[in-house]
Amino acid sequence: MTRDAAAEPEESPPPGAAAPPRRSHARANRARILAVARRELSANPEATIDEIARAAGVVRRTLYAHFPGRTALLEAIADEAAGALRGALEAAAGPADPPEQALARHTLELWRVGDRYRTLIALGHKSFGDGWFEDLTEPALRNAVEILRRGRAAGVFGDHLPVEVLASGIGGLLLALLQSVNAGRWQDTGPGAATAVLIAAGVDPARARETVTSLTSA
Amino acid sequence: MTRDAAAEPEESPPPGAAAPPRRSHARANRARILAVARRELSANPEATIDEIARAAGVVRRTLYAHFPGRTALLEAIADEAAGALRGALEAAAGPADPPEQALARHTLELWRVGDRYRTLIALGHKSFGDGWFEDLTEPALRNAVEILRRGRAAGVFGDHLPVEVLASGIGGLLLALLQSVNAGRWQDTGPGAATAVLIAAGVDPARARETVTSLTSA
DNA sequence: AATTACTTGCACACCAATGTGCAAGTTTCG
DNA sequence: CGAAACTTGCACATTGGTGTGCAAGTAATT
Repeated sequence: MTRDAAAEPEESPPPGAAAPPRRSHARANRARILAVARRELSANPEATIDEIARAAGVVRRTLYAHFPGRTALLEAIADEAAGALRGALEAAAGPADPPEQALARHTLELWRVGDRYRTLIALGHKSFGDGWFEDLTEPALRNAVEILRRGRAAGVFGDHLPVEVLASGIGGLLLALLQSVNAGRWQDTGPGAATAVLIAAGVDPARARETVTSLTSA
Repeated sequence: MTRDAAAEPEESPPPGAAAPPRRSHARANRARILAVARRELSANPEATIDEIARAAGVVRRTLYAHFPGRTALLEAIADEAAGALRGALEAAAGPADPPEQALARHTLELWRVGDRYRTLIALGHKSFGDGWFEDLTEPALRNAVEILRRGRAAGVFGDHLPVEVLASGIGGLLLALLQSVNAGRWQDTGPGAATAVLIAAGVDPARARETVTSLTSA
């Protein structure tokens, strides 16, 4: 169960979506459907509308009362996820940290929205037009690349890979770690992942640990 | 275009598959379908039979002449991939290398069957029963875990993550690197990836490079 | 308590993909 | 060359998921 449901201002008229529910129970339903759908779809992007509805404890017909169609549901989820991701990136783009700290912060911040990130990846290239996915996902990469470039110039990170490649490699690593947590193989609130990322970027393990510690204990 | 098509002994009677073609052109067709299907399916696991057939320059009906159904085609691909993967792992399981070399060799060997590995992942949990995917994929993980455990005992690798987690993390990293190559962002025949993996495992960059060099120049 | 908002349970139309049957072609091998 | 092996192009049945209409239920807000 994902217990977020932070009271959002409720986007007014995203044209195409059904009118926002007025009765409380209905609102709750809508939210629950959304949450369950996210969980279900990151596990299996091809989950049936029916499966999702059932998993949310509703009948298919009811889901259609909230979302005009599969696409609408997907869009709702994707939008939310994209928003969260964007937020995380902004939060990470703090003042001019030294590169190591920047990368650590980047990871930490991304980790917090891990489930949305995962969802976005799972939804992936399919479900929508071509550039769509890249537009949402690349900002994260871009940021990583930026940091790596900066750090490499300062001789902080390894130069064993082209920055773009390293960045996407780090993305893959991060995703796998996220999966480990999701599978219950591991518990981590971020520091572990951040350390791993720094190390993968070529930072000395001891120093990586220090950097992360200094950030998380602050 | 994947130009492999090494003349294989032609598996005799895998019960369920249509009788092997007798006419040369037919054989070629079958092989091409298989190759194209692999390419197509790793890009998009939900590719239609029709899409695959067309991409292979054949009509749908013809594909069915070679493979009784979608499942059969998938199985053929998966089997081939699984075989390649198994082979790679055996090749990697050389004599008792020191852990670093073992991990490097493991990566190098896996890299050579990268496209099959990718395919296997892309086919993923879907398409077949539950345990199926794990049975084929876990050997690689298992091997990695084994090596990591050994190396950690010797103090060669970092202990920033539980071995299982590190192993799967490395898997993710490897996959992302594979993707980079596949997307044309990068060229590498293995050494680069192996180095990156070693570094991610906590080996000192300089030493990682040496290890890999010693293996690839041999 | 009455109204109104939602939910549910069918039934149905629709579509895209799968898998088959059959009657032509076309090619390859003996 | 001629038979057998393949390919092709329909046509057709089947299936599984989607999306909609409507009538009857249940619950929340006034």
